[in-house]
Amino acid sequence: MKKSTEHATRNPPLHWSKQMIPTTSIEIRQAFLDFFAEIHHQPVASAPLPQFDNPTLLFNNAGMNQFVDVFLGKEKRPYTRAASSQKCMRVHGKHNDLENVGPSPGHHTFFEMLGNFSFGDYFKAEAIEYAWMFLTDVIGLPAERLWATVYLDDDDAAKLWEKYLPADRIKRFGKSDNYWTMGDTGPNGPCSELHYYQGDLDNIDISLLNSDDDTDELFLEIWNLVFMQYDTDENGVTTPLPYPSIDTGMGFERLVRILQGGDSNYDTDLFLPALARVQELLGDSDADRAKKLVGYRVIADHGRAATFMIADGVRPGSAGAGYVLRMIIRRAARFGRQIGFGEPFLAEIAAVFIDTMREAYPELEQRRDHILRTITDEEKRFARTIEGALVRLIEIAEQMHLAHETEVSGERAFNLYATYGLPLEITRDLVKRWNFTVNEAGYTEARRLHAIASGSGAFDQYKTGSSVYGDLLHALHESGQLEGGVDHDPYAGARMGSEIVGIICDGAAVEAISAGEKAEIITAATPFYVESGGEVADTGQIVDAESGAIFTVQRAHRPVPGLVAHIGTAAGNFAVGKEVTLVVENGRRSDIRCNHTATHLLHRELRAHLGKHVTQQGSLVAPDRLRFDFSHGEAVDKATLATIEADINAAIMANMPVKIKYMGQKEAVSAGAMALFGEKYGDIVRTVTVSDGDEVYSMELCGGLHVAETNDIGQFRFVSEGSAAAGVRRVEAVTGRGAQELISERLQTLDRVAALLNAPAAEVEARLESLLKNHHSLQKEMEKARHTLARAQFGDLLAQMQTVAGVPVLTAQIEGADVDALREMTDWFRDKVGSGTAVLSTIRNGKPIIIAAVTNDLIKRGLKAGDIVREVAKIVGGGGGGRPNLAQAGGRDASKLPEALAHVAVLVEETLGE
RNA sequence: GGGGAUGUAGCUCAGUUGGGAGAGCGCCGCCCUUGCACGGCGGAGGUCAGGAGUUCGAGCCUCCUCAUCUCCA
Repeated sequence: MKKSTEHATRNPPLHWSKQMIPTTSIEIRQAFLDFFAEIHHQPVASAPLPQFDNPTLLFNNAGMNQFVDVFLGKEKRPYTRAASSQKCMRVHGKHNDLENVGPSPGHHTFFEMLGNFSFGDYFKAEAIEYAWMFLTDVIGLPAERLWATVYLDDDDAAKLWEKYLPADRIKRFGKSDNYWTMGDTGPNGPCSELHYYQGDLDNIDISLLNSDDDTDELFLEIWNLVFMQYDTDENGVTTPLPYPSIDTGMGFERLVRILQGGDSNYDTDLFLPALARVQELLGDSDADRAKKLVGYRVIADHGRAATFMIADGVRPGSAGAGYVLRMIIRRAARFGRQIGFGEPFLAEIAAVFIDTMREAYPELEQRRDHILRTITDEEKRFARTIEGALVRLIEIAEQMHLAHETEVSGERAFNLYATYGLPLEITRDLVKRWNFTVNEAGYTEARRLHAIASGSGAFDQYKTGSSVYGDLLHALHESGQLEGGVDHDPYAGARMGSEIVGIICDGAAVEAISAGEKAEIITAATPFYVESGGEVADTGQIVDAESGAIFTVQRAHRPVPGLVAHIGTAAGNFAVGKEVTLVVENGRRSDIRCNHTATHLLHRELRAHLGKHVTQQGSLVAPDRLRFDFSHGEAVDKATLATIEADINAAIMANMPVKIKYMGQKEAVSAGAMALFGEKYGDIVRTVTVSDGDEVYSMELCGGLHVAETNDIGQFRFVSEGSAAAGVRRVEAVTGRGAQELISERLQTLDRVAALLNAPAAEVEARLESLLKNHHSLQKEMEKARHTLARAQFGDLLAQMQTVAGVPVLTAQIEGADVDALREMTDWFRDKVGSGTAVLSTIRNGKPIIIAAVTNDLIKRGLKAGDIVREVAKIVGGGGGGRPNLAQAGGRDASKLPEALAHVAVLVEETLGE
């Protein structure tokens, strides 16, 4: 069956009223959300793409990701029904579609997933009913083309479908098709899929349903309804969920394709504008474009993925999400190169997506400049990388040419890729000009070995995982000792009474510990701050008032969500069940407060002075200093840094109050709060506002500890500015007590220097300058004097010259000379005598140094400076070597130097005699 | 987290069994020139990424650390 001619029959005209049925992608997305809103679903905004708290998942890859804790009963939301259009990426791990993107009509790196969710509200019957209503009524798919699949023994679902579909269009499948799991662990349950048949209705081959052989995509799976019922833990134990729930997922691009009647997802208004832009930029004819189909698609898909990733705060890098982004941009650039782009072009494509999708995803427009610049920067970096690798490739080609080889070994080709970043496709393309080929089997093998070598390192790290903590938390849940997890409140105060509910020692849960043991204590409640948002954890003590035992807390951490553990050392005995008092070290905490609020002021001033492209990339808030990484392309010069510092200090002196407020996330963001990427925010967020009356100076979403008013910070001083990574600058600063110490230390140093220079502090600089100048000219003079002296000494030495075996031999020990002086003298010697040998020595730091020189004519007769020096050095307990005309040696025993020099004549006699 | 590569003057880089730290460009001064992105002469500028080790001696060998590039997990 040929696709092009089948167009009409595969997607027959819809018989519903045109006005009612959404046609553009924007309308379709909105229709989905509106439909579910009407039946009491809360429309929920898409979570950001990057996943930060899940180490096995870099990106959200399904609509339900942001609801996992809700399904598991760990998190409560004010609604029990929700609907969303979720941004997703599948390029990594279990779902890796990257190689399919381009050739395949329906695979993407980035895609949107429409979903409706029930958290213990409705179950199978409504899920099926709603899906049916949406597909047939709202978007008007012809019912006769819809098929349902259910899990083998799911009679309920099959029965429910019979309300809408004839029994022969409801099929049963096994685990791989109709049982849904998130991974080895987590919620799971049977599922039911809706398929859309787009072939000839009179001639249906049912075997193609859910089959890999369905290459013409006659059956398209469009919607998966998951009946979530179970939860599987780390040990493989499956328990029923607190309440059965619904999770559905429908690939948006595919749905749009069906409604718009295209052959592929690219034949939709989602991609066509971008593809047209590519064509326009290249000046391709339609025939050209058809020929370069794969390249066009890769560019469109990857351009879109990169746009969304960057909008959600991902930056190209060499690890994690950043690496995926870079790989995608580079893959697009590579295909672009192949179909005729020379200069960076991908930003042009990204701009099209920003324009066409900004309505649904306003973050695209907000970060437009940043997105475009990031993409272009990465393309340029890639071009530089390739250029560098090219030099290597040419070297290799030259070697191969000499060796009469014509096949680049797989190892070499892979090395070019792994080390220098030159992709195989480009290598292959480049070596064609020398008529070389690449051993691709070898390349694949080398890549396999590399992947194994890289993965093995990570494994150990992973194993030590969180099972001890997870088990403990689970046990505490079961026994009812902890309901929602440890009651963690660092904001209320520095003291709190609580009960010890768990102790971990040497990687295992124990009942008690005694004095001197290192352990982790878990209490039902704690005031200790846990490292988060760059702010380091509190230190302090856990005190047993009854026995007087003290546990010194070095750090509090959260190994698994819901559990806070205090790491430290016991002085006295502690046991599970004891009532204790937790005391945070308050002085240290107030230093941290100063630094944290100062970080917000810094962030604000950096943006004010350098531009809105400045965003936080990383942050450390410690008691003694603060460190702040931010996106900025170039070094911040000293003058700007000084102005920023001055403005921050002005803000401190203005003594603005710092207010903490909890509010809805949307409300906070619309009020202008800076939301940091990398943080997961719930619906209610904590905001920190520094405000001077009406005008908001700084507002950020932040869970950290802050001062009450800016004057508490005292003062702010930068201590360093430098680079943290490509495109990221790092500054370090001190505040309050730290700044005070720094300044007084600096002033004391200045005073000491002034005293040394015997000048007032204000004149130190001028004084030092003239001293340095003076020092410099003195050095010059010394050098000159040394030179004249050496000349004079050398003149005297010539008188001591002996003649051995008919050639002039000069040996001498010269006081006060250094190696350079000796070498210089041997040069003079060769100039002066034309033929002969000189062996000069001196003593530096109590050790003898010997330099020997031999003129070229004597080298031909077998006398080599290296040989002389080696023999002679033995006498002074050392060794040496060098070239035949000039050699150098050192030794240990200076007293033997005369003996060593005397030996020179013997050596010359031995070599040149007869 | 792991593998590979790189780190030498302001910039781009040489530096060959371990034995004189260099070139080109840029900068400063002088000469030549009506003028110069011409030419000539002279000069300044280096913790050879940092640390430890081996050695009489390390830019070069060994180990550790850091940074950059790159691939993988």
